[in-house]
Amino acid sequence: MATILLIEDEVALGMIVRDSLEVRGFTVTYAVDGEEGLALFRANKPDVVVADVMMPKLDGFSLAERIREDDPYVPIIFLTARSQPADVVKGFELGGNDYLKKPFSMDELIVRIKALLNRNHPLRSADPEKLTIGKYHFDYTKQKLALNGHEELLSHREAELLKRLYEHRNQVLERSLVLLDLWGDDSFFNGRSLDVFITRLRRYLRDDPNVQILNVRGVGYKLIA
Amino acid sequence: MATILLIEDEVALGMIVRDSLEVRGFTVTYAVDGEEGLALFRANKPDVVVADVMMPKLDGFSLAERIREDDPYVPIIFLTARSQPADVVKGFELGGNDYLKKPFSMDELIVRIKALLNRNHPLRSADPEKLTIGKYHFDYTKQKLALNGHEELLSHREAELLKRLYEHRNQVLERSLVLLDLWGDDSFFNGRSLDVFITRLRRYLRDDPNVQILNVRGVGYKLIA
DNA sequence: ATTTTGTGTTAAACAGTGTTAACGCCGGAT
DNA sequence: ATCCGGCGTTAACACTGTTTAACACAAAAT
Repeated sequence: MATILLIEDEVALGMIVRDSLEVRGFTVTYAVDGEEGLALFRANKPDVVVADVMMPKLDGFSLAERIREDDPYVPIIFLTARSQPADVVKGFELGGNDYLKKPFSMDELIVRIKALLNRNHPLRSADPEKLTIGKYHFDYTKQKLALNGHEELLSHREAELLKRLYEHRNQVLERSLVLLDLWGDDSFFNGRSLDVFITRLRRYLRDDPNVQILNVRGVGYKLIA
Repeated sequence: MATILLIEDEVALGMIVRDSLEVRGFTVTYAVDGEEGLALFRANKPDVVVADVMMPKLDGFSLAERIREDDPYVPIIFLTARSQPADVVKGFELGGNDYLKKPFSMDELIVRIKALLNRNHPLRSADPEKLTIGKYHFDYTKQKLALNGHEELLSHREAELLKRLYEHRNQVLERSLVLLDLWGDDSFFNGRSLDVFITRLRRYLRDDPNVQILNVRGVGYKLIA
């Protein structure tokens, strides 16, 4: 049938989930922490990954980032503790990811696994890369932002950032995610750089009052459009 | 909610899909071939089109071309049987937004419909989060609370808290629930933080005496509105 | 009645962010 | 080689949101 990589540091829970999945015909490989999970992922190329978020050595989100380097498509389902702030999780809902709040029922997990398995891979919907943000027209490849007749040419980094904000519009886009993605590392100074870019984007976007970039302190930014 | 135009020549399948969509709250119009579909499109201006590719009279791709003449934006989801890659590419070239291989699961169709509805095209996007609290108008995504002409911009956390109070209005919202959800853990200091936020929300809401946030000692808060 | 616990409120402290401007690097033009 | 302009970074200072502390008070427990 399908192979599933399960990563869960609570062994008791991990065993139960593994057995339940195997009873339903899945082939399961099981790891107890992120590092082992990453190794097993590379060894086995599973069809779906189910990973706890809070784990020793390598947490679920970091693990996901490493997995995405190898494979941008494999579906990842996060298991989050009840005590996980809702915001942190939201950014990961898109892009082949799903999440489940503990405690969850096995049925819920099965449903999600099946839903993700059924999806045929090229899930990228055809984007002509011409996006609409409020009254603005944003051409990502040409890096142009236009309102009425007026057209601004954005720098590459400005365009990349705006695109990511757009892809997460009306949700929180995490600082650390952008920093790792665009800058390659999440450090204090790069963080300040990001702030400067946000200021510039706000300036570009200020002519439509319905478009706003809101800050979520300690987490990231939210583009309202 | 949203209206969907479904075009599928296999009537048995069409009925099933239509019912499933209606159960989930969509308004569905149903056509059995491309010509009828085009007519219904012009008559009803649906938010999303779901069309089979292989149909008598007017196939899905040709239908899409005709629809695009009227409306360059409306999302179109193609249902393809055993599709060759060539078919898929053709569908994208025409500006269709997505495709789905038969057989598909209803969940997968729903997910895609919702994804396409969320790419808000300025005219057809409905505001999801405009709430009324007493005489106040609360826009959750924009984090704005308005009374008469006056408008306050709330912080993210204030907005999240107010939203949760609203969702439980006239019932008790438990402290520990909010603390776990927004703060990630239920400790003494975070508890005091929550108290401070309640004070602030009370201040924001004090201009309508019919709106109140009551305390239930040891349990939580209750929003009266 | 007295103590203990939970909440209301305010303000100070702190860390995160907003903004502007100056700086330095790099590639293209002179 | 030198100058120049564009771009991203760094620095500096102002400002905002959240937490923490402090004190006052109310409700429950003793």
